[in-house]
Amino acid sequence: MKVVFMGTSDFAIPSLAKLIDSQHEILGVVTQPDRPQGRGNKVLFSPIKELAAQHSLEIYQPLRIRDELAVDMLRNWEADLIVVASYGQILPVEILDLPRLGCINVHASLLPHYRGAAPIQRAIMAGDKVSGVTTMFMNAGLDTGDIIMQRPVTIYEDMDHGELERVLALEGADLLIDTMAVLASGSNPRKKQDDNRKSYAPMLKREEEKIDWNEEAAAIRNRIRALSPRPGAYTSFNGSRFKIYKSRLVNREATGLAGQITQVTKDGFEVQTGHGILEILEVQREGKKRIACHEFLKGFELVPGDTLI
RNA sequence: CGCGGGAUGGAGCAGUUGGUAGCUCGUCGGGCUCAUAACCCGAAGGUUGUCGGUUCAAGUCCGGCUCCCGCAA
Repeated sequence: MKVVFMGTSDFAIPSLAKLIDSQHEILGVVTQPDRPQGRGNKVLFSPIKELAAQHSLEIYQPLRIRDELAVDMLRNWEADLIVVASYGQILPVEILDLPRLGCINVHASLLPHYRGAAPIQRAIMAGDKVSGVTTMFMNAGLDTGDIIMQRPVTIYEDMDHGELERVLALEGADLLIDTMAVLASGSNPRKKQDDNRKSYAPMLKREEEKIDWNEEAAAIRNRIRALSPRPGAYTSFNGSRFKIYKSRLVNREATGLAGQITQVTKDGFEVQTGHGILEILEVQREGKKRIACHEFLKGFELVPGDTLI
């Protein structure tokens, strides 16, 4: 098939990579424009642009995909199919209607659960045990299209966002190739989403990155997992910011103020939460590198009674 | 040039008003112990990121460069 690939972030990488290795012809790759970002506001390319460039694929980076110019560009490619994976812009119906076989999307959840921008983080934050990937025909709504194929993925207790994203991205890539094979064969399986079971996964807000020690230990741990390795859940001590990347539930009762350090252990230190104790295992201070807690404690004195806010 | 922090023995850090480096851990050797991630004794290990400048003297002051990181977008 002749396809156009639209994607931006890391999640889309395995999908594009598999597509490149496949028999399908990639007419072009659409990704978000290069923007100044990060420290020093340097202009960085999206991961997808990097990969596309390595394979000398035609790259298109419209500021607004809704603009006539962008729609014309896509029309001229005359793709059989448009594949979208974490692209970052809403496609107008004019584009959705262009390809002969439609526009399909690889989404990192078992739809209709977690429609929206942050399905992976939301699933971990909720403490879910199962996630998955879905391919669907896109329509005008937000992740409301008919489902083509789905595949569940187990969320293990110790997985953080980065690890789950990696697994889902790989599964998503496989599912994409399988889906395309089915579509290429001429069949057109589609199942309507059950709107009664829908849920949404909005982007994470800044304030959600701050740890509230009054929450219960398991919830805090899930937040830490959902935000690791980026951007990282944080707390503060003596006015400076500490990011926490890894923690462990401690099976012990204790009473104390939420946020108070109850004891320093071999692997890190334990903190009292609203309910239960959480052992902190990996941290990062402002200006410093991310390190295991036992390393951190060699050069930073922390004693029981100290309080994180 | 968006704001800011950092680069010191293997690791994490300290280093005062400039006078040739210290702590915790680890490593090695020895001791104690039924035993140990515990304890005791001892040892090795650093041209203080890099280049240049000021000075009798710089980890410590000044400037360039490289790399790492927090914030903001």
